[in-house]
Amino acid sequence: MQYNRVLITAALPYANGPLHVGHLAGCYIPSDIYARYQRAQKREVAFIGGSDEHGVPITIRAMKESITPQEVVDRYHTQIKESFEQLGISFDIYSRTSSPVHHETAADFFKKLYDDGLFEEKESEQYYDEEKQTFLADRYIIGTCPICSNPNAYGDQCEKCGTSLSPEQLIEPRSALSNNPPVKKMTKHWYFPLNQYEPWLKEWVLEEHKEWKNNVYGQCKSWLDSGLYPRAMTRDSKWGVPVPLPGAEGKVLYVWFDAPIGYISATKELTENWADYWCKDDTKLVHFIGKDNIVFHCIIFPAMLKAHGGFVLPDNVPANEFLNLEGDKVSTSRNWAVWIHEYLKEFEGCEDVLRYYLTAIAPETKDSDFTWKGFQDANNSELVAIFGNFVNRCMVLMHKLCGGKVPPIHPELLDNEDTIIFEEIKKTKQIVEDAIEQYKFREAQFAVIDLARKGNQYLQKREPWKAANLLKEGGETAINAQKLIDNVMHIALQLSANLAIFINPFLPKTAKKMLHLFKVVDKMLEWENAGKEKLLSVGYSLREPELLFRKIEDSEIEAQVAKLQESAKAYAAAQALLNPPAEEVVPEVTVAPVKEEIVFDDFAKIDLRVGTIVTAEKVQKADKLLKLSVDLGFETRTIVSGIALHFNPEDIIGKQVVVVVNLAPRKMRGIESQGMILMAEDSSGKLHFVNPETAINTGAGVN
RNA sequence: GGCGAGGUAGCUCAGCUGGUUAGAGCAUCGGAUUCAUAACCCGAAGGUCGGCAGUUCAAGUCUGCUCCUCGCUACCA
Repeated sequence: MQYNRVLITAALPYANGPLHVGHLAGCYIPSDIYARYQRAQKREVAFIGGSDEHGVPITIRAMKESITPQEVVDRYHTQIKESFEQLGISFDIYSRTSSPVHHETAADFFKKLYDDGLFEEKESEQYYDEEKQTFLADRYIIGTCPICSNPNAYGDQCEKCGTSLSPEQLIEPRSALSNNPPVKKMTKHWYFPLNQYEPWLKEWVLEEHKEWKNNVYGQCKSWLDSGLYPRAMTRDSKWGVPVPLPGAEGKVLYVWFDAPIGYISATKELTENWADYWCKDDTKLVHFIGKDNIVFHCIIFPAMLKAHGGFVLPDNVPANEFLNLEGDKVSTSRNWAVWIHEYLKEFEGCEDVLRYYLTAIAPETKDSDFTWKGFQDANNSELVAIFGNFVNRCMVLMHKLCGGKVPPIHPELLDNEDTIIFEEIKKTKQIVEDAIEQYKFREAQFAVIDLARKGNQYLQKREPWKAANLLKEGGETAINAQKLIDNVMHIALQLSANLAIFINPFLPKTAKKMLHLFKVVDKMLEWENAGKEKLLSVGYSLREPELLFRKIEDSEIEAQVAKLQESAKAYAAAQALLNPPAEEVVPEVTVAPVKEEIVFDDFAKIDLRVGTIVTAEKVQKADKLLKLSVDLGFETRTIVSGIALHFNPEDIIGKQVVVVVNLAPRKMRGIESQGMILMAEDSSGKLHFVNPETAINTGAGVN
């Protein structure tokens, strides 16, 4: 397939905090390298970015800080955008999902699918905060963890013990917004029938895109093999793109529905020819993302595009793995991060150094680790010592030995050593091209540094500074010595000029500085010039040497490490205040508020019986479920119960329990549960059976 | 729990369809040199390829089990 234009997207950063090194390494640096390379190739490129500004976390932050969600996103959008600019991330447009164009585009997209009759409407019960009048995502219900008693566990997971939870399990659940206990409320949503696209996706991803990266292909396969299900594409919230339907007040598009459409809206804002990029088959669409986004970009968004019709689909989705920091996961809440806006201040002029190091350790095939020592080493012994030093040596020697001008070349004196250098340049061009086209940026950048290393070796072998000693002797010897020097320096300078072209996608500011030294224009950086032997004209005078990179001192690194340790300490201290050590805690026994009054008839509807557990076994593929058969006297029923974390199956056989026998059956992990066992939960979250004081006949009623 | 990706020298990574003494770069140590930002250049040392079994004449490379890390994801009185 011959592509005529390249559409590059980088995941929309969430405008709920500043950028850190993980974001950059994951998708912004690789996408920028790719975009710059494609532009150097003179291909038509649109490099799209923007802030993702919807979603619940932003509304929560706004509520906590008593400002509007718009103020939250304005703050971070501006900061993020500035960081990108300073780092030289060359978006053709950096937009945002709160823009009117985006709202319109996303709403139209939804409306089209709706009009085509694609959505399924379903009602379900969701947690609701009555005071704040808003539905609560699991994450925003807080309570005490039933496993480890952490009083600040979230409704989806306890961060202290790592157990995944549901809001139902939390002891004394409360809303993160108001601290009131949440209630359940019915709500209606629109579901996208992902399942209908399963056969097509299987063909498109698994058959037609076997070349995708292992991690990407593997995860898609895993999703597709386990079957796709309809997915809700709307949420109850006031912040977001309103659902464009009558009677849908208070409902917005699900952020994962609206965010990828943001790529389209941003392109619309960039150019009125946006449809060339999004709708013509000869566009190569590439999504740069982190591994946490794979299914959205490889399954859900393509299915949406397919359902809508008329759009190109991604040619590749080179997702990176994650970047850790000094051996630990990057964490915003723990302040364990290298924040870009801080880096830019503290290492002014070293923007390219960060780009370099993050590419050198890019998590292309597995998670990698950012260490300040590694950062310093990469700068001092690769950028400074190899690349910067080579360019500097060339410039200094040229000024000392060639009068500040590009010396002529004397072909009669060229030997194998010289031609090898030109071959190396051409080889490097090929390696860099191939590697970038295959999204192997680490390898590509390495090849560039390696070429500079070859330059150093070349100078070392030729030792023009020694030939300079012969100049004093005069006569034939001096003439020959000068010719030799001319050749060496000519070649070394042409090599330097080539290095500028090669390094440009990776370190654009460095390439610019080199152009300045050589007194040439940007045009030289076009990729077709790479590999050329005559980039700098003979006799042309070049500027005085200037260093491309400065050394980074131990003290600077120590300061950064100390700063990280400070924030770790501060976090530990804050946690200690929040969660005093368990033994000192006297569990405060509070009682759940009494529920709404009911009449006797309501109670009488519930049919309770005493039963005896006859068998119990763990349910396959489930942590918390036990499959029980319970003898109720009149029949034996299968009941699935979420108590596996509290009881061993063999210990509860023969136990008497109280069962709700007229509860509608419900399937759990494929097994139909025909009733519910009453359990009492103590203040530590432990479950206890409710049963008769002494064993009685099974089937006995309970009133 | 299921699935996916990954576990190769101190660090960051290569190792294709199994085949001689497992490769780079950085860090370390030694040498040489001074044009260069105590930079470059040359050389050395450094790995039972997560563990255990198995297939094979031969396994880092294939199979099974197992441990660890990260990600996705399910059920929930």
